[in-house]
Amino acid sequence: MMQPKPSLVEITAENPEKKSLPERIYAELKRQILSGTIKPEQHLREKDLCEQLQVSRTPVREALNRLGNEDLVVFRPHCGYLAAPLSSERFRELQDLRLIVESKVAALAAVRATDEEIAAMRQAATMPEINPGEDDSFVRFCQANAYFHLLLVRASRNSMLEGIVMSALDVYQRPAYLGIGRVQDRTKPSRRHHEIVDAIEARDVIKAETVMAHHVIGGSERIIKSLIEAGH
Amino acid sequence: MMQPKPSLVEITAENPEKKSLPERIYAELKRQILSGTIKPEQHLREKDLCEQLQVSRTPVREALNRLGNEDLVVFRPHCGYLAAPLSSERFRELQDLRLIVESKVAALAAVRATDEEIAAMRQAATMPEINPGEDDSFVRFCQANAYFHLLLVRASRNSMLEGIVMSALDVYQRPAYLGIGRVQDRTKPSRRHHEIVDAIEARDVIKAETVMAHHVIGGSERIIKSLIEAGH
DNA sequence: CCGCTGAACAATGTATACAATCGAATTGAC
DNA sequence: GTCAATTCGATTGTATACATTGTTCAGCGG
Repeated sequence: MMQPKPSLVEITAENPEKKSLPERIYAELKRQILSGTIKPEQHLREKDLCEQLQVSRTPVREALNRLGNEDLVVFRPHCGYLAAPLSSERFRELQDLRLIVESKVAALAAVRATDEEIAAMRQAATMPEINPGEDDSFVRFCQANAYFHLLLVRASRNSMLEGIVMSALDVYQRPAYLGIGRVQDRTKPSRRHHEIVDAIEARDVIKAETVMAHHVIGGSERIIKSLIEAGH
Repeated sequence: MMQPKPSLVEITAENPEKKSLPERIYAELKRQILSGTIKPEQHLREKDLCEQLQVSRTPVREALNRLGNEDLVVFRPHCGYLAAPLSSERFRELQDLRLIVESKVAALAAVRATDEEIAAMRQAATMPEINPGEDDSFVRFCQANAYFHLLLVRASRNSMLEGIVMSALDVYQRPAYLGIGRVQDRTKPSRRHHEIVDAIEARDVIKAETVMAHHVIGGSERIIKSLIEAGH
């Protein structure tokens, strides 16, 4: 029925054949919502989803339930489901959360990461190219970014933190997938990532925390501004 | 179907009649799991729950789904559900999380709380008596504690943080409800609470954060020790 | 006596039928 | 012409029947 709460980077990575029906539907709908295939505030009808996915309502409802628990769909009794709206207010809350959690996660990682984990982070720190206008390159950029943050939070050895961080990152990247507030240049995130790995490698707890805080704040203001300009 | 994620203190507070069927079942099962009526690792059969609650499997499954998303029940395909086990390892993760989030929540509250909110916190800061051996008095103590932390996180003006903090507090208090690692004396938590309110009232961000960090660490070590002694 | 295999059983997974409720549209009155 | 009320339709809420799968226990063979 359920169990792990895969983030977008994990959904696209794993082969979808083995999991249960509600699992796959959940993953598919999550992918479509976060990537923009299903647009914010788009009305979702159970029957439509059933026909589209060729299953009955039961597993669809189960998937929608799980998405509702993560606030990726909004539910109103007898009125159906809405894909989660984009709101600058909610995004501000998200920025608070990421700033609080991820900076401390970096600090924990500086204490707990093994040499192997640090090496893996180093390898994942460099972001791929972005070709403005080519959507695929941006998707790859977002996936690489999510993967770096995934490695980092796993090095903090705390599955609860992992769930919170990756779920927040999913929602964080949604505006970008919709073309709102995209970064233009891969070099700045790459540089921050390497600085973070430097600090962790040096076991410098304070620096890891500080640099991560700057990294999180970095992109957020631009995205919030773009969200407000776009009328959210 | 779903929507808010009520913590234990909210479940016992609200009158249960108005909500939808799955909502009430969810709340009831959550209450039973957290309060120990349903014991850790107890096997839950859908059919039993249906007969016990006099409803069909559909709303029961929906409730179990939501509980699974919060890791209050564990699910194995075709094998049924288990009430979440007590694990000292998981409790350690919980302590990490609470330490990270709640200390920063206190800092945010010191910036954002209104005078009315501070007054309400002051009133809620004093904990009720504990009579060892009388379970009711301890339940009231836990509820009062949860209520104080609820007021605090609401003053931080961030619904995502509220969800995380209250959910963590629910799980945090579960060992206590089962009689594991209970505090013996109300005065120490009361004193910490008042110190936190003092710091917030003085808008002293650093002190609020520091005192809250000590408050969170305070009880945790004793509980973890007790958990290990009890074989979890 | 221990271990393996297979079949029966029990529990969950899925689909569908029926009930309840909300919303929208149409019709009527003012 | 506009507003309100009632009725009809569509969509979700719940229940139940059927399919699938995992488990367990009995019987057989080593």
